[in-house]
Amino acid sequence: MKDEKTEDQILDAAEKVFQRKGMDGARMQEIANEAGINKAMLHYYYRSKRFLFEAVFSKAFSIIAPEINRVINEDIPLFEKIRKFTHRYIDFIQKHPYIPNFIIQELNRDTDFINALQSKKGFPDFRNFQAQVEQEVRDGKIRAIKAEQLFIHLLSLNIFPFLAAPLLKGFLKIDDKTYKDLMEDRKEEIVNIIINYIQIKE
Amino acid sequence: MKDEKTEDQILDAAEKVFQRKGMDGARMQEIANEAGINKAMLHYYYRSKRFLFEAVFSKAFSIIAPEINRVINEDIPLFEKIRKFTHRYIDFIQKHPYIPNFIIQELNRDTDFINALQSKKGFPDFRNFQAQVEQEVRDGKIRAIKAEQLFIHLLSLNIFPFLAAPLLKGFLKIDDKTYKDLMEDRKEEIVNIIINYIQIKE
DNA sequence: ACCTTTATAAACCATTTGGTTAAACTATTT
DNA sequence: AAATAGTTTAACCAAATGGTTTATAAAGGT
Repeated sequence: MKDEKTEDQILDAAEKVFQRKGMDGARMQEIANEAGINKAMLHYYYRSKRFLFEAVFSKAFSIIAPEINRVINEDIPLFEKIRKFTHRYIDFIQKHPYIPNFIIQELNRDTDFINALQSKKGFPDFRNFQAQVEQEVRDGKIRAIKAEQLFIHLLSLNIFPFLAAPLLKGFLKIDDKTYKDLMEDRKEEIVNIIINYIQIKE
Repeated sequence: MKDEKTEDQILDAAEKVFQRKGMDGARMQEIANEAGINKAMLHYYYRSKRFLFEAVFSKAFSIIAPEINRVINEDIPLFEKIRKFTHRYIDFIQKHPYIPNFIIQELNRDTDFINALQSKKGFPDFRNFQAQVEQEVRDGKIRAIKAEQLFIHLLSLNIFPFLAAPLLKGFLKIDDKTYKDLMEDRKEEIVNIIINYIQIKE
């Protein structure tokens, strides 16, 4: 961290501040302080708040998007894929708990942003997953379900508990430690509820 | 709307602007314009941006919290409760699509906010639901599951698709109309996946 | 050594922003 | 109708904020 180049120090600091405060709540001066660097440097390297923000956003997205994409498009059976995705995702998000909320929040704030993202490489491609689901349905390996709904189930069950962590802790009246344990249990919970749903019963 | 008192006009305008831009992104002048009213009035009636925001937030929360609470605590069998909650919630949210995101966003921005809310009347009480789940497990009506996980499943599957609507539309490459149909289908989808999960198989 | 480019910092600036004031206007009370 | 209390507006203000400028080093090339 000591020999880190200024440009990266700024990006790291901006990451923290933007994730804490969002685009509008963040202050350039606060980012400069966090980086221990003169404010003029932010403009020197990133030109404007907007550009700096986009750099941070792209980085966050480019961390999580391939993570989703990779598992989704791997060439393994659906059951296995669901288990793998869930375990990987929850492990991953425990390390970067701010990312989902950051992305969802900014995507709701600026509706056009998603269009800019879609063109970027690494944007999750759903078609592969869809084809696989349809194939396994045809092969009689799983019940007849719509790939879209299955996909939304999977993301909902995995992502929501992290988005809504403060709210859920409030509802359930539990502390951080208990909540973390609950998330750990969810790995198998989620796999079970989904597989149980798509599995053909004898 | 014409004869509406100034105070309410302001609240309505603030609602729109805060929901569009969030606490930090919203401008007092923009709210005044939206209300077609002098900016000084906002301070006259609500004293500060913070207070105005809290009025808006409380209103949103007091619309949705009882909706959740009522169904959750109704005295009906669990299966029926899950169906009722899901149908009611999705219908409700189609009418107020901005509320979940607004609440989640601000709860993540200001962690202490949840504490202030908890004391308020109408804050969803989970204990009743928990007791019911435990009872039905003991009675052998449903599989042995933790009430917390079931509760999180239920909220995740219902709320997430609205929080992440822009993202999911991007992933699935579908338009608003198709997405709305998908949400309609989800009513039964969600009921099925959950009931299928907690049901005891013969 | 000399010059050019890159980096850093301090001071500065124009605009925006939440908030205030003082005056005017409109009920309401007496 | 005079006095009082409540409501509304335009003008104003101080602080904050994103961004710029100017000066000064440091590094790299010749």
